[in-house]
Amino acid sequence: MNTGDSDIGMRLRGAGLRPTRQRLGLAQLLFAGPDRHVRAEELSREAREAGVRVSLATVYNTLHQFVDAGLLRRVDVEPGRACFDTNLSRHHHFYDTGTNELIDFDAEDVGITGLPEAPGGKTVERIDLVVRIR
Amino acid sequence: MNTGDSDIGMRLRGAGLRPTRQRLGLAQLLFAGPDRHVRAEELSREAREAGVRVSLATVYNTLHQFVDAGLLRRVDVEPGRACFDTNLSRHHHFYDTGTNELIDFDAEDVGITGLPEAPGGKTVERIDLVVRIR
DNA sequence: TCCGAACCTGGAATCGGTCTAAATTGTTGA
DNA sequence: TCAACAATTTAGACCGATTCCAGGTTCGGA
Repeated sequence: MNTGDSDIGMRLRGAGLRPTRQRLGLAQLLFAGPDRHVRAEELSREAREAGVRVSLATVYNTLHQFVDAGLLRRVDVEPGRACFDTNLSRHHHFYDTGTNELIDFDAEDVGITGLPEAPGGKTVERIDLVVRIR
Repeated sequence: MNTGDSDIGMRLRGAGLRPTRQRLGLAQLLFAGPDRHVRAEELSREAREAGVRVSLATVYNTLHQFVDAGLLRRVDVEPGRACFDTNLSRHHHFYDTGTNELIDFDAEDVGITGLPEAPGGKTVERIDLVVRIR
């Protein structure tokens, strides 16, 4: 039934993060299951319900550390609050402006042509496509 | 030297908005010149510097009314704060993750293929493309 | 086992933004 | 013209999301 605590432990160590009780608990909630989108408040509540004692400040810290470590991707579409996405594959999003729901779709089949060059000799980090639906 | 107060006055009236001193002043700052991106705090400061007396609450109200009236477009790429864009033509954005700067580029030349259908029979409202550069 | 660094914590503080209730201003019909 | 009423503006309180801080806890190596 275990989804690989030690795997996550290894990934955390690799990123220079100690596999603490709090981080392992949050990682379990985030990664044991299908890909998901989650906000800090929500994860905090889930942790409480799952009996993982962790402060809200730590939830925020951990989410940011996971993003920096490449375990999580941050999505900014909703004004005023951040959403974290466990899907690390190349993908884009549908954003339902009525329900504020995010839905992933694979980027492999998507072709984008005619993009101008990045100005000022900058390099392209990533291309985010958000399809707003209603 | 006047860039068309009465034009704006007409557009406001058309949208059911009275052309008040505050709204005309803010419209002048927004539309007299090339297209621009602006945030509420920034516009509030500009108004103060230009001698247009207007409260921060009114700046927020006015920006939202202008968006509803189709005079402005709202852009959400930066976490936790809204940006307003006077460019109403079909276009997308470069987003410089180092400087938080937004740069427009025309959408006419851009082609996007292979998009899946909107889930749940929803209709596509708009497609936002953000090219993150560094 | 011991120690220093990394970590976690509650609570205060901050930030962008919204709400409220009262004062002001624009518009209109007599 | 002007009273009357609705739309608008305002200061300041309030809000949710997030970050900061200072002190206590835990981890991991020597």
